[in-house]
Amino acid sequence: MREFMAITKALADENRVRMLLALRDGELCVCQITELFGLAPSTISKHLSILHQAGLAESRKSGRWMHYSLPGKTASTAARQAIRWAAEAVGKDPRVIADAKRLNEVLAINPEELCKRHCRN
Amino acid sequence: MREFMAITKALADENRVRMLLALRDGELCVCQITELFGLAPSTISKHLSILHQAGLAESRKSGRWMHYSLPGKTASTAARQAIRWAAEAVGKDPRVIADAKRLNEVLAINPEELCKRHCRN
DNA sequence: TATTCATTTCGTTATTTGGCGAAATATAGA
DNA sequence: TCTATATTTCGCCAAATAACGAAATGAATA
Repeated sequence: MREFMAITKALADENRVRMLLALRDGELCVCQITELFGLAPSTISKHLSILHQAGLAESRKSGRWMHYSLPGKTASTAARQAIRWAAEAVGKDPRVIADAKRLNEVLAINPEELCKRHCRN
Repeated sequence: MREFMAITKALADENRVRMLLALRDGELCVCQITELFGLAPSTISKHLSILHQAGLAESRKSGRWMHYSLPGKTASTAARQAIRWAAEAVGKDPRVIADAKRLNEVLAINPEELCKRHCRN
């Protein structure tokens, strides 16, 4: 029950659902997600932490960068089902599609350039 | 997206998840659910309304009683998947099993007797 | 019609949650 | 070691939410 509630609470925020779907095509670092959603880095970090604690995202530290991705084999059954359900239910949502489009632009930017943008603020 | 978020928000409260699962074996009236969970009738009513608005429960009025049940063919794909997922993920949870056990006791009580209990307060 | 009563709606209160910026942490590089 | 910097943690505020009781609603019955 505890795990299930962690997952449903994690999915109960639209920004987190959008972030989860943004991870479908591969791992992203915090600054890329920050650029994509236009929220404060601390806010993004909190959201990703919630997704992570619910088992809906994996994290990988590489130097100063933290990369988040969808969980692989480590994922619990409940988490896998939740991710599949979310992708099926809102994968075609206009906002999610717009996110995917914008993500391509973000991915074209040098990550180091991105990070500087946010740290300047 | 709107429907999906309504469902995830509805599932983000443990009491509502337990109520949803309590409906698995057939419809229940508000006073039966009130007896089962020990919350105020107005609180129960609100929770059931949230489940209903998310498409996770149907309601049927019969005289003064309001019966809630899992949705039948009217259910959307997202709602059906959510209910199946919830049942699979927490169907064996100790608290849910205890609820089911207690529900049997509640079902053995005359519904009119039950309603009187709560309206006396 | 008037009353009873199951349920819902409304108003209030306490708690939780999402957001931000500042400070802390941790890692790469000078 | 010292600095720069990507991320996280912390403290705060505003908005959302769960709970209750009181009042309103609507349907059966006297």
